[in-house]
Amino acid sequence: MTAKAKVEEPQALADVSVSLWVRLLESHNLMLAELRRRFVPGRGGAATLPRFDLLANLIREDGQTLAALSRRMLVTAGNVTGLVDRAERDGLVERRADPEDRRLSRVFLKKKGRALITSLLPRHAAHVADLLAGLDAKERRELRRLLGKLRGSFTSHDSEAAVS
Amino acid sequence: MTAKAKVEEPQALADVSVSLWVRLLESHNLMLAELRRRFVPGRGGAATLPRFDLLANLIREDGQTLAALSRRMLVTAGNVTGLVDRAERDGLVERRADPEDRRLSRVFLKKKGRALITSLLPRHAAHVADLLAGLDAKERRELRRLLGKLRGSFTSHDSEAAVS
DNA sequence: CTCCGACCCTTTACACATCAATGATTGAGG
DNA sequence: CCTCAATCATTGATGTGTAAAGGGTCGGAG
Repeated sequence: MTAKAKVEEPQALADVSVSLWVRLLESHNLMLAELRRRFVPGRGGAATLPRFDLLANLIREDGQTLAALSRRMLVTAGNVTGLVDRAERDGLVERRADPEDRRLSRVFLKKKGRALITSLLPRHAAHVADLLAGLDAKERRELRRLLGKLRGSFTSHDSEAAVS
Repeated sequence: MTAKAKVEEPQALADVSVSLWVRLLESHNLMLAELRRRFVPGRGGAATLPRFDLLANLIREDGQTLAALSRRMLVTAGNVTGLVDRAERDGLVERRADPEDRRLSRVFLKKKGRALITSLLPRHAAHVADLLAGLDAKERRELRRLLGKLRGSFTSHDSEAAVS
């Protein structure tokens, strides 16, 4: 009731925004939980999602430094240290010193790690596609576009914040 | 150009889906990081986001059981135990035994916890609205709608999965 | 050359999250 | 009454995440 499209009051704007944020959080959490459920317990090659992310980054470009992985995965350097520690312990990757810059430690896929991520990637894609089946193709494209714009608004926002 | 709505190839569908999922993940992570950055260091009353979530649930309905909180917050019961432990340690909430069912432990806000969440809620809403300012009102409504539909498709999906 | 800021990685302490196992309690049926 | 399945909360082991401090290395300014 009442005329539509009147000037939005700050309160209403905040409410819609918080509701949007809650839905983003819940979609993320539910999807993550469902992916985990389909992934981990399945015998054969299993991997946690952060480990999957690490390996997927390495198959795209092998021999990245920890700092590069930290930036791409949007996590802290300390986190990557632990992630690589455990993956190395399990024989999936190995650190190699950079001969030119002794600060750097580069991470390389080992045979076992390459085999694992190769087998996981298509399964992962199929699961994701299946989980998004609740939206039709047009909605998926639109959602993808809006999320892309949202993400973009952050990265630019961040650089501004870093400068100011 | 080209006729629209041709049959999508599975590969393309998966690619769009994975890209959508990556954007959802990144939007979530970036927004979470920015919220954390604005929240925690700010002096006065600070709280981590899970703690914020706990308190926000309690102010909506005080005296919930741990199991109810677990369901609402989409986390495991064991996690809620620790969350409440720490909040109780810090004097924000307290456990009280349910007189009718000795299995239950109900969580109540203490004065300090109520004051904290009351002061945090409007700040949180303002930050969220600010972070979504990269989208115009129409886009926010559409994004909110699509995320709602996506989330809904999970919960129904879950019940099916539980049955099958 | 020497200093010094910048960068890279690690470590520590802590919070959060899962899963699986456990003990306590309840309620329903036999 | 008694058993037994279901529910609730906790615990322990492990993984993931942050922030902050610290040590090693590099490269440029003096």
